Amino acid sequence: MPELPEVEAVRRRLQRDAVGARIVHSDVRRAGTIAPQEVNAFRASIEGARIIDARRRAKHLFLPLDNGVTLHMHLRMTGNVYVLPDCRFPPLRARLLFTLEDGRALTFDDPRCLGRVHAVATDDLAASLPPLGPEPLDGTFSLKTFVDIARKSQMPAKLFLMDQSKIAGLGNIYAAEALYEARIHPAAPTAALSTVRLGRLYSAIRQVLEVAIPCCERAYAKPGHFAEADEYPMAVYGREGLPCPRCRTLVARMAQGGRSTYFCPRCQRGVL
DNA sequence: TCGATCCTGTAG
DNA sequence: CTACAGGATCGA
Repeated sequence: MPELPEVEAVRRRLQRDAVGARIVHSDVRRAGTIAPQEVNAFRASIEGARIIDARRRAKHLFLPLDNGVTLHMHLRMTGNVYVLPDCRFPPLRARLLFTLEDGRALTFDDPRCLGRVHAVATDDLAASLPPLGPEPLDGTFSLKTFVDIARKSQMPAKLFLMDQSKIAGLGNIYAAEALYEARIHPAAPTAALSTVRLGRLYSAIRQVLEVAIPCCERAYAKPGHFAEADEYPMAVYGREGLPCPRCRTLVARMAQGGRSTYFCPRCQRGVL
């Protein structure tokens, strides 16, 4: 279940397990997973092709094939992708099953069925993506870029961080954790934040994500392949009523954009 | 910019 | 039973 660190961990696993493999058969067990694409066309465009790379942009995963088609995957809330050792024993929640030449299988697993997989011409891939802001871990993502974007938006900081068209890859967990690290109130409009605070937020975003990626890799390495960020030392997310690690004040929860925001009411104060 | 919606599972 | 879940899109 994916924010940038989880998706990156999945990408690395696919790089190791799936790149180089040839897809000999595909089983669309739930048509909604590839909607609005049509099952026969989807299958025809990928069967027989070899996976030549595993890439990521924001929370999107891409498996380019050697026939000019790319499998574009989005895990949404509960999706997971991994290689099974034996295609004869697919997991219960496999929505898509790709049999590989050597008898293994690539599985798209998704209990809630919110995830999507599409077959897209590789040349058209960039144009088919929704608007995405800069990659926070990209070397070209500078503080100046971040400040420029943040100063243009009146959105509350938490919603700003979760808006993929502003900064790509953060979700409910790491947005909350980054704001905590930067000691910024989730409701503070980014345009009103001081340069010092924006600098702290910029650093916190990168730090939180960089720490989280190896945590996710460790979690995925456990038996069962289940995607949990349970190795990451959460300071506030999901910890309502528990003490803040810094000041012992009890972590609070508020609603923003229909989702839960966790924060420390003492450490994360003020708008300036 | 908010709320409803897509789906299913799990916890209380 | 209700509330909630790491995401995103759509229409009002």
